[in-house]
Amino acid sequence: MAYNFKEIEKKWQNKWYSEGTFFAKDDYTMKKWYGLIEFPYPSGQGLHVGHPRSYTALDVIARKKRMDGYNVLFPIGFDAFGLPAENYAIKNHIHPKITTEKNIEHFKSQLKSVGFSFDWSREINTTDPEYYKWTQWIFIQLFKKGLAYKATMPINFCTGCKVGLANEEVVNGVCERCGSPVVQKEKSQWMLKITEYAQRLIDDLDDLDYLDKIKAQQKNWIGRSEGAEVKFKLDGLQDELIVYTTRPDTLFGATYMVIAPEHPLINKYSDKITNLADVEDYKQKASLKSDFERSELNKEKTGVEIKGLMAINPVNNKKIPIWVSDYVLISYGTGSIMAVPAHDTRDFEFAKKFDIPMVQVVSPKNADSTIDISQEAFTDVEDGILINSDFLNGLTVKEAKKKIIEYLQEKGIGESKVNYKLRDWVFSRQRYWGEPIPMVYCEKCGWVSIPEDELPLILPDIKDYEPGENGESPLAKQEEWINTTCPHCGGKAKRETDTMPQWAGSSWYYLRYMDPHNTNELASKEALNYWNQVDWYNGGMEHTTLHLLYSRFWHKFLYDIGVVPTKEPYHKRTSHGMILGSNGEKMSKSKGNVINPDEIIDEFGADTFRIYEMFMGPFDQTASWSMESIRGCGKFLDRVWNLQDMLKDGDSFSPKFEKMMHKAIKKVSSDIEEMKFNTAISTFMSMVNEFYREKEINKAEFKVLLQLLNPFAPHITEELYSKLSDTTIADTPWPTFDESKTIDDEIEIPIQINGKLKATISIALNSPESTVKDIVHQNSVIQKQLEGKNIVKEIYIPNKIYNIVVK
RNA sequence: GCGGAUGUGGCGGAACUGGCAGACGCGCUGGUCUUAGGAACCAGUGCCAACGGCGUGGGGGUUCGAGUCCCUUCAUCCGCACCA
Repeated sequence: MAYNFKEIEKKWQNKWYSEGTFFAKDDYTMKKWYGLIEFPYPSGQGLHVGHPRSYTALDVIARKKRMDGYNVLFPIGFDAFGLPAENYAIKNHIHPKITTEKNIEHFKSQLKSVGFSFDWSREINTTDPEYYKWTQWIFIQLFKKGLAYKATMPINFCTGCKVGLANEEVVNGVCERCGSPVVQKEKSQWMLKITEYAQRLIDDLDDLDYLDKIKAQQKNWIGRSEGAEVKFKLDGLQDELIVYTTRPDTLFGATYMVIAPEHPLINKYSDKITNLADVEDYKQKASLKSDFERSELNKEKTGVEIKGLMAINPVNNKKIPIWVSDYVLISYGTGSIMAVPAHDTRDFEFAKKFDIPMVQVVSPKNADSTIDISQEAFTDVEDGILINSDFLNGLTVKEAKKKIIEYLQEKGIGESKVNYKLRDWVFSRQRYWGEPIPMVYCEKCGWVSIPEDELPLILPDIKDYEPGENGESPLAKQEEWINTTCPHCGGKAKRETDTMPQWAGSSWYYLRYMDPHNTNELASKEALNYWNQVDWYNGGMEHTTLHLLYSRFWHKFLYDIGVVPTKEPYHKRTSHGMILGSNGEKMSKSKGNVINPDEIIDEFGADTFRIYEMFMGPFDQTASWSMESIRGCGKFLDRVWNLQDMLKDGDSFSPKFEKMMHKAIKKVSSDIEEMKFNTAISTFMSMVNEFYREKEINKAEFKVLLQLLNPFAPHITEELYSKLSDTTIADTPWPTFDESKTIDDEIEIPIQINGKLKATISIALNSPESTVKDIVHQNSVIQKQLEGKNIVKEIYIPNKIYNIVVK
């Protein structure tokens, strides 16, 4: 008989939400645990089945932690600024504030229907002025410390809509909406100096409990490399071209230089360049390409030789040509490189295409591995010996790097240099629906931050969401808002009209949860000291580079100015896999494979939905939705429900189930901590199967089963438990196990002959080897197998396996 | 091109430091009960020329023993800023 989940789930949810069952306590003497999920963007489509995967996982852990006696903070909020609301407003002339409010209400009711144990009293919303007041406050602190600055950076500009576009909105070089070509347009923008924290962002990973793959991705993104800057004199000029290279050892093999199309050298010496038209033409073409496009063009190298200018290789004084090509990026290193085609794949391809000579300067140490430099670049660093390199000849690559840097430093033509791939954070958006940047520009004083007591700087209500001229923010049209006075000199000044990116609000939200209603500070010292650090943060892999890095950067900054007591925001970081449609493809409206959580809950109930999301596969891997499998989870809960019919009295485990119970407590406890939710659930299923086999279960066993299952399926378990006890499961301590009762005293071990399984025998745990040997040799199957064969060796791994090697 | 991952029955997946491959679930087959079943319960279910043999993407290797370790190769997914 199926249980009435609709009635039961509603009943318990009403109780939880009206009584504040899961509110974190303000008792700062208790041991605490802070679990965090990435707060959702409240999109118009409502909750995606992917959200509850992460939320249920941490809900399971949070519920267990409460039973373990922790004061648990498990908060929720909404990251509500962003593009879709704004684009919707442009199309339908509805204020983003209204749609955002509506979407949040929808999300809230959906989240509540899944029965998450969030602390709803601490709900935050990044678009709330009381919240973004502090986002703006942090920006001002960054500005005061010189970490926010203005720089000219290109934006994607749609030539049709005359709007700045996000990378996402540029598809194949054209505007996603109108199909017009997108060009790069220079614009003065606010930048945040995250690069100043690059080394700390790498070093401090060591003390964190992040998944290794997450640490690897962060490190790779920051991309520290050690190399050298080398100065190349320009032939006949007093000027020089500085390059960054990680392979200074190959300096003798540098046969040409390449500069980025945006490199200032071109303008500076335009009068010397004899093919200026060609160069300018190339530059123009490159500017039409988005970053994305430029990176796509990996098949075919393009470039133009800059005629009239030559560089001089400082170690051998040879004149080498200078090329311009977009495979060199102005944003990395010095925007120019020395090209060593014999030992770099990209340089090789380029040289090959334009028929530029190559000089091999490294040869394989291992004489067997012959290398043909005319076929491919030799890039192996480990196995290389320098040749054709004067005083470096005979050295290994490693030795040569050291020696050449010493030489360069001595001669004043270069120095060792650490470089990072990481670039400063472009913080301006030419958009309406974001936090206003609290800055004004005064002709006399330059950029000045607004006084902190004037925060929040409220985003003005507007009617026209269309962007301003030339890709300006819609705010640029708000004359009365823009014109203000300078906080410094009192003279005329203009407000910044760009807004902050969506990353801003999400860079510090975990701090606000600690003390969400504080009007004096972003959070009180007491709250910050007590909640300290997020103990466990789960989110998607797609946020492990940008969001995670940005918020670590802000946190470190806040630590530096004495606002927070910890160097790092998140102690532990895990990630969940995506949920795909049943066809194995990403869920999307156009593919028609979207699963609506409301419909699933309506048909199967929240508990079944939760169990299924946790059972569908390993938590950290992608999984495809399956309607058939979710039915099986519903069936499992029906079987749990029907266990009541077999209920017997008993205040302690009966002997036949005692071992199973202790093992289950152990297994489920560790599985939850390790996020192996799918195997925890399979343990429950096996237990239930066992009770059915014996057609009985006593009260003690049933209670423990319900307690263990409660974090996964909180409604049905509370309902069943309420029939056995006056307390709720949420108020009971997590069950404990006795290690000695998880060990079997009789075990089965396999017997192999030459590594092939032939039989299994049953022995007492820890039997002496001689006893086991006797039992093995008495086994009839084994005797038969051994007939006429010579035993070479017998291997016994205690309590594991017995293997006989024969000839 | 770079970075991160993943390949195990018809399907989703399990297997602690190398030690009985396929737990658990879906599906399928048979049975019980039933007016009926897309319900419930019970049993079976990796493959094959089945007393035996073969099996964890392919090919090598290490080992008494490999899904697990090493080399090599193929395929798929995700992210990206050609990172010198």
